[in-house]
Amino acid sequence: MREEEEPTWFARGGEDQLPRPDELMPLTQTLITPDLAVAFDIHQAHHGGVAGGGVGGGGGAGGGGGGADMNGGGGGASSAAGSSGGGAGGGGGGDEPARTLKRPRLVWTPQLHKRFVDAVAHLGIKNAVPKTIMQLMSVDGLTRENVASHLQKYRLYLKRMQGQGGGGGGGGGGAGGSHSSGSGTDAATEHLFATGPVPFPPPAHRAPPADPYPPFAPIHHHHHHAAPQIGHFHHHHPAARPLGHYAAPGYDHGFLSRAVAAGPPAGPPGMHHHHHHRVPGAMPGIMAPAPFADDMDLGSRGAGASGGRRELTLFPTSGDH
DNA sequence: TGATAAATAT
DNA sequence: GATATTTATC
Repeated sequence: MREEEEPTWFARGGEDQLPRPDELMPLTQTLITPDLAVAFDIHQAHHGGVAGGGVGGGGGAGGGGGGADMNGGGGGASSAAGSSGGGAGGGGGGDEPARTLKRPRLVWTPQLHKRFVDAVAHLGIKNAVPKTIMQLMSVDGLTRENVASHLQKYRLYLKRMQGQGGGGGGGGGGAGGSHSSGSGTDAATEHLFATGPVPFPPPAHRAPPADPYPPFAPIHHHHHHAAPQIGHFHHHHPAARPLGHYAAPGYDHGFLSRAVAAGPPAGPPGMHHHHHHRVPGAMPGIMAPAPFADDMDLGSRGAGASGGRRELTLFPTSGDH
């Protein structure tokens, strides 16, 4: 297939020397290093099969009391391709390190989506702007454009759901949370908080409910544990698609990694915007790095559940209008 | 080949 | 920042 790519991730006149130390601080590991990606066998070629079915999520964080459900079944060995051979890590085997390679597309995995949704929920529709969301998510590797793009899709989904009248009804259970973001309760906010559990992948077994999976989790900010999250790789194989893509235990190269030990509520590390103060009063002042308790795994999904061809999506756009 | 999702451009 | 369009991947 064609692998055209842009050799330059960012234009840089002078190659050496980093522009700003503090700016790079949060970017300890940025995106998956292309070398790793290659090593992991990131391909879109249709594979015949990853036989092993179970990729479990391993990392279960101790869920702490709450009722956080984890789908982990236990075990799991991740590992998939072992092709990396020795070289992958450091230099990628080669001379030209990461300069000539291209960036992988951002894959919004349910986990990421949950984070996104959670961030929006906590911010409130008012402050739910790409920039703020991005900051609140604290996901390195994520850029404003990514969030903006996803945000639009998310809004579309919400809008669609409004028109349909689904929303809270349905199977879900009602999660009622009332968060007032400063002034007034926007209709959108209502829908936001009124939705059900969390974005969950379509289970293999029967799915009678009219509403697949509402994208909202009533989760409030739990105490954030200092443990960094594991990065999720994107391997989309026809055989085992929705399985969690996890990196090797020893590696946390995923772009979901950010343990902010000392997170200045007023200013995340490395952030230096000029002096745009947010709306006084409207801004809750919550700029906590990672107040989320995102720990969930994707459920296994039998490809041939119903024989029907149903694409797996974060939010169901097809089928119900 | 088609559909969906993400990136990019306006 | 939001919306529309294009591109890439599934």
